[in-house]
Amino acid sequence: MFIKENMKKKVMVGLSGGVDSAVAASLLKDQGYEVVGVTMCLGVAPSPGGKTKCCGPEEIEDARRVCRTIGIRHYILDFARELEEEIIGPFVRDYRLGITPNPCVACNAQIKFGALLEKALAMGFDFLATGHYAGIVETDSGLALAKAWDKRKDQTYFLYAIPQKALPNVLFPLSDLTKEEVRKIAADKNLPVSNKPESQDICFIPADGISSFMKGRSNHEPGHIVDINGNTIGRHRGIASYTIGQRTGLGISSPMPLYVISIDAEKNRIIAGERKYLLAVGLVADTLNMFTEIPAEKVSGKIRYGHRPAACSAEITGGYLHVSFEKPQEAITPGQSIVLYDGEKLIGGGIIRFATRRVEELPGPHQEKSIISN
RNA sequence: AGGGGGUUCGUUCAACGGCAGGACGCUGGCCUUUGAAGCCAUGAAUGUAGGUUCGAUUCCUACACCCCCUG
Repeated sequence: MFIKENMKKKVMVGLSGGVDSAVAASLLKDQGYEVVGVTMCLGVAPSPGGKTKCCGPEEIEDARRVCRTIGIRHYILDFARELEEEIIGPFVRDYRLGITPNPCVACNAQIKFGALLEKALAMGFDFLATGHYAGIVETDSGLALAKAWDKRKDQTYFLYAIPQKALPNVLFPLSDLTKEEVRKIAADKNLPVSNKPESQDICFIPADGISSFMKGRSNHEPGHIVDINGNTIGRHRGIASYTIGQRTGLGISSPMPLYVISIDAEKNRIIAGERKYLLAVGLVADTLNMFTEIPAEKVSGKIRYGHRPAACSAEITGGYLHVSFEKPQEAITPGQSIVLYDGEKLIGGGIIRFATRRVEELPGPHQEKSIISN
C-alpha cells in the first residue's frame, strides 16, 4: 500500500533512546522499509555521582521499549573500542594542547557514519538512518548535506564531516519536520519517549563534568590567569576547564565581565580580557571535508554550534581553508569547526586552527604571538 | 616613632542624618546533541565599643586593622 520499492529496502536506524530517533524509526516503518533499530553501546560506565546521559543502560532500555512499541527488532552493537580510540583519545589530546575539540563532529564522521554505517552495509542493510535534523540534496558535485526544514533544530553543523560517499546510503527521516511535529508524532504513536527532555551533553562525559573526567586522563595542573598585558589576575583549575569566549568560571571580579581570550598550553595559563578582545576577522582551518566547490560570491560560515552563520568569503589554498568574515566574529576557537553554507546547502567545513586578526586589533603590547596562534 | 587618609555584600564602588544600591564574581533557571555566549532570577555587607539624635553607613570619642608621607 505504500511505496512498493521500499518493501525490499532494509534500513538500520540508530536509536539513541531519545524522541527524535524513535520517530525516525517509526516513520521509516510506516513508509514500508524493513527497519531494524540499533543502539550503540559505547562502553561508557555510569559515574558514581550521576548517570550517563546517553549510551547508558536507561537509554538502551528506552530504545528497546521504542522498538517493541513500533514492532521492529532491536540490536545493540558495541563500539566502545572505536569510541575510545578515535574519539576520546583525540579529545583528551586536544585539551592538553589547549584547544577545544568537538567530539560530536568526529563521532558522526567516524563512528556513526563511519564504523556503524560500514557495519550496516556489511550486514546487508541498504541504508543507515538517524534522527538528525538534516537534509540531503542533489548538487552538481553529487549529494550534499542541506539544512533541515526546522532551522532552529538544524544539526548539519555536527554532520559536515561525514564523507560524501556515505550519503547515498544515509536517510534523515526528520529533515522536513519541526521539533513540534516530531513530538506530536511521538505522542500520537504512543512512543514511550515522547516526553523525554531535550539536550544531551557530550555522551561520554559523566554528569559531574569535564574536569573530573580529565583528571584521570590528563595533566590537570592549576595555573595563572593573566590579563592581556601578562599580569597575573587569578588562578585557573587546569586548562581543560576552559574554552575561548568563556565567561563563567574565571572567578575574577572586575569593572567589566572578563572572558577567556586565549589559552596558552605551553605556559599553562589562561589569558582573560574584555569582550572586545574576542573579535577576529577570519580564520584558518584544516582537516577539510568539502561537498561542493566554494562559490565566488559571499557564503555564510558557522563558527560554533549555536553561532548564527555570518557572511564571509572563503578559499582553499595549500590544503588550508581561509575564511574572512564581513564583520569580526567573537570567540573563534581552535578545535571547533567552521562550517560553510551556500544558502541551505552545506558546502563543507574543517577544523579551526587559528583565528586571524588585523594588526590594529591586537590587544596587548607583547601578547600578539600567543593570541594569534591560539 | 610622628603626620595624614581609610574601613560598606566574596571583590569593587555608591547611599542631603530617614527602608543600605549598582557593577563584577558566586549560585539557580531558560536556551542547547561540545563545559560557550546570551537572557532571567536568588542570595549576600555597614570593623569593635561607647556617645549625640525621634532616628547614625553618615556626626563625635576610644580601640583594632589597612594605606601613604617623614626618620
